Amino acid sequence: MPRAGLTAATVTEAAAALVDEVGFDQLGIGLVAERLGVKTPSLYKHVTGQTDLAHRIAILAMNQCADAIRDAIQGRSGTEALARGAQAMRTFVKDHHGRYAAANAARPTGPDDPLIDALNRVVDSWAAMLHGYRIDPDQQIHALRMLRTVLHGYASLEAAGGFQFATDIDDSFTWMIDFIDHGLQETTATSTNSAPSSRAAPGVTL
Amino acid sequence: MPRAGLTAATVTEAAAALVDEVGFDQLGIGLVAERLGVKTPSLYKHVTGQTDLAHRIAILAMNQCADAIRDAIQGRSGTEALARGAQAMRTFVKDHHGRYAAANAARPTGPDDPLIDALNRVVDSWAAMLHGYRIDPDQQIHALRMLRTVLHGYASLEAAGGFQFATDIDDSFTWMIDFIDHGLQETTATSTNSAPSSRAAPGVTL
DNA sequence: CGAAGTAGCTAATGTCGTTAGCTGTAGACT
DNA sequence: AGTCTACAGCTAACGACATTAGCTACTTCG
Repeated sequence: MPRAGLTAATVTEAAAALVDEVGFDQLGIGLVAERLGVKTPSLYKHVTGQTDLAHRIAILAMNQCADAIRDAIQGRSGTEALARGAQAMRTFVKDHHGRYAAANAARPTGPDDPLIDALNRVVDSWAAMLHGYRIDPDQQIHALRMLRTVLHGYASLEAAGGFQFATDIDDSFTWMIDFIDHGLQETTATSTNSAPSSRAAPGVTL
Repeated sequence: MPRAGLTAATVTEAAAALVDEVGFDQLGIGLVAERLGVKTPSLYKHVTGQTDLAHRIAILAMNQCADAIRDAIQGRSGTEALARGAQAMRTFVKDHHGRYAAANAARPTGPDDPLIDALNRVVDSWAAMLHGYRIDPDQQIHALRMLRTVLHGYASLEAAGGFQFATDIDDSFTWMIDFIDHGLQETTATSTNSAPSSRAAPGVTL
């Protein structure tokens, strides 16, 4: 009986692919094992249990999400960065709704949980999308939270099938991003403050 | 051995209260039965199973949510309706995050599922919040979807503990609602169309 | 090539949702 | 009141699934 050559990373990848297909709530050790051609208890050599597995999926998902946004806004700024980053986030969630759900369900287990780094990478990605707008430093945290709210809200609704049978969702999404873009430019205009917009460093507190 | 006098409604209420305390993912038939002073299998006289119970919680939640918003915006319109309705929705979800999670997880089982009516009531509540703004009819659906996205996004993030240790969440929420209010008034200004803004009837397609 | 470490397996346990079948109660009908 | 029917709730049992214990055999390192 030859070995399958599994690692924690292999198992996590397979589980992430699984939940993207069947949904995060359908995650089961047995299904993952079957997909890997291995008996159920074998997985416990690589992950400590189902919660650990879900946690690893979450870390993977957040890192991939951050990568996707980073790649999408390479060198762009302002309106263009916002539009491209938002679309990147949206398509990532659409293609990987299972692992995104895992990420939403996950909570950091401690101060040095790798999940925190992954989450911070995503928050940094969102912050980068706002760089081009010269936002009053006092309002940066609010703008960032709004962006997170909108992106998360739209993504999770679409992933969960919230927008039933509607064919023009794409239009609504771009309309919404436009709406935010205009509003942010307005905000900038009113604030005559031209300080060099030091990068917001939100950390875990978002 | 006297009877407990349970009904489907009683069980649903108890289960909703339970998930608000322990979280929707911790929903268990045994816990609900214990709370009602009854043995586990007895609940199957009132609900067909765990999925049915979750489904009933979802219907209850959406109806209560719609009521809360309706009560909050009684007779108001425009900016004030938006602000009050948004706050009502937010506090409802904060106080009842378990049943709200149940509602998000639920899917209609058929065309005459009572869940659909409940969802439509909520959508109508949101639509009512936008009445005061004379929005171009072509853009009403987009504005409504944006409102839903923002409210749902914020509520679910806050319910799930997404905004870690941040004390100024209230400020961010009102800032965001203000942002949307300004943007909607802008939208109105540009559209010289003064048609009598017939009520958007989104139905299930949101 | 031998020994240590370990990946994967079989067997067994506990929890939990669910079903089957029984019993006593609450309300209806005479 | 007395009886009869409907059914709420119970006990017992089953099945699915996560998890643990302990064994076997493959792989790698010296």
